[in-house]
Amino acid sequence: MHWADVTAQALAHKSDTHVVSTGITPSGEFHIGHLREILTGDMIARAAENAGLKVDFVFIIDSADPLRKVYDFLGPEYEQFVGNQLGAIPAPKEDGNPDWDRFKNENWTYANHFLEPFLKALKEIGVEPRLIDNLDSYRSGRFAELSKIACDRADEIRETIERVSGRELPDGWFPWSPLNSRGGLDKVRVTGYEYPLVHWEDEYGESGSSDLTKGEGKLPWRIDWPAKWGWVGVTCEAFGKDHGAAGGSYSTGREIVKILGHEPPQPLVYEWISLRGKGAMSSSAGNTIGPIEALRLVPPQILRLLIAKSKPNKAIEFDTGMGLVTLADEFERLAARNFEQELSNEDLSRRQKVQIEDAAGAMKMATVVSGQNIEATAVTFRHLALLAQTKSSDEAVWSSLQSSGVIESVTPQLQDRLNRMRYWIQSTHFPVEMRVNILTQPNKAAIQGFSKEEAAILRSISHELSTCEWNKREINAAIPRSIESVPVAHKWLAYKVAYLCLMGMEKGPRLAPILVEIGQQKIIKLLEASVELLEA
RNA sequence: GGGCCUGUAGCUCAGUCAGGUAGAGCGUCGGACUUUUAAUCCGAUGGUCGCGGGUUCGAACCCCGUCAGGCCCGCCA
Repeated sequence: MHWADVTAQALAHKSDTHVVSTGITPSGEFHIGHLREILTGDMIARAAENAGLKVDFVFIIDSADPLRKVYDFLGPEYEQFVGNQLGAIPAPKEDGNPDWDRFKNENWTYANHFLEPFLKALKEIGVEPRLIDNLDSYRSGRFAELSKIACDRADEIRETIERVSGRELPDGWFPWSPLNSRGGLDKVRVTGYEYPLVHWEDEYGESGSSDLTKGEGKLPWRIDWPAKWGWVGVTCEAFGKDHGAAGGSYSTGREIVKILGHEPPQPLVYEWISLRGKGAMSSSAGNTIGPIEALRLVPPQILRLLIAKSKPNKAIEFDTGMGLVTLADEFERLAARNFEQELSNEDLSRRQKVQIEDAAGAMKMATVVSGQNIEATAVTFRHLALLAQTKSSDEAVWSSLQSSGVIESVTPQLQDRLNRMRYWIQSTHFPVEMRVNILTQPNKAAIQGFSKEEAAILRSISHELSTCEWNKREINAAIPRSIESVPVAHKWLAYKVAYLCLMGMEKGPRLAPILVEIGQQKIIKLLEASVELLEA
């Protein structure tokens, strides 16, 4: 059974209506790691619906969280906003400094700025959760009731956090962080509490009262999370392994939520996604790839497959090079399979059956629209990468595929894939192994090791190509013709020699169309130089 | 120090919850194919299940210990 179905089954045992929640702080550029948060939730929600449950899938935007520091991508003017809430400060402009105009005129905030492109990417991936803005929720009093309980029972909450996390909270700690005189959540001390007011004093010498029904402050994270479970009614949430550790925020949250009068949600801990060869993703280290960037390279189904096929507790290495080719080709293979037919085979061992079911489950989760059928395009990534590199026009790519009988007509899906492929090829992510590369210097090592026959073939190829008309058909005929005068068993050898001398490898893509693009002169020059090496 | 996760074929991982002859894909190698889609098809190759004990008729799986990697216990989502 697919992991999402396992969780859905656990939910089904509890109730037939559920709220599956996800949450992210919009503190900077979203990256593909955040996609796991959302997609894990989405897949659980989808599986639960498939199991006949009624599901509300929500995405809580943690816009009430403060700006932690002036990140590298921010200008120095952001110093004044450190500690202020992300949904209450202006978005950065190109130069990294605050865009006051948009903030004043449209209330365009820091949180909006980073959230918007992510939501756009989500839509393309087929994820459309109900959005809950956390700052708005505070301001409109959604947290009021539970904040009151937290403040009334501050001692119990304090005891819980200290006992479960094993860390000591400072004197004067209070389960409500009021906004100070400058709108920040730090540099402020709670001096008293009479519902609904929390009295405070800040380091600027000001004092005041924070009304917790109006969002003039927020609950600290370890209480904020369980309070959200409470008022939203969350019954299931997937979260990163950082929250999941003993003493982490889930283990305190599950006790605190009971103090607040609710039950903890069904947890599911997931591992991080890292970029291959670059370690864990971190915005400040600059080693991120955003969901938007990733979508330019691969179709959404393949991105979904990446998450769907890995169990949540497995770390994923996202590889924008050869790994992407492997992943895309795996997708095509899976799309071409008929799982129902495979499962109808009675002789399957339990193990084989599980494997087929998991593959089928992963593909079900990979579709952008739930329940939609994925059709194999019959064109592998490798093949398309090759065509896209050798044909400058899309028309030429399609006619090649049509004449070889791979496709009948050009579907929007194929056009879409070709567009992404062209983007990938001109990006820095495209792997060198895939790049069509004609040698500029003769392949000395290979040529010196040539047998008598191979040497003869090389001479012959050089002759044939310099005299043939420079088009695909003639070149195609010229290469096998080059062995006619040489007594060898297989014409395969002609190709081997050609590939070694022109591309430096034993096998390769169809030569003719590439050679046409490169031009006769250059090729002849290379071959003549190679022949000279033979004489030496 | 305390805790969680991970360790199975060259690579990526299933299989561990319900113990019953070690699995898949990729890769590699061989064969087929008289224009090569780095294609396709067929076949083969491949593992002391991190290590050591214990329980059991039987352990990748349960228990104890141990090694290695990652993470958390710092308001940090």
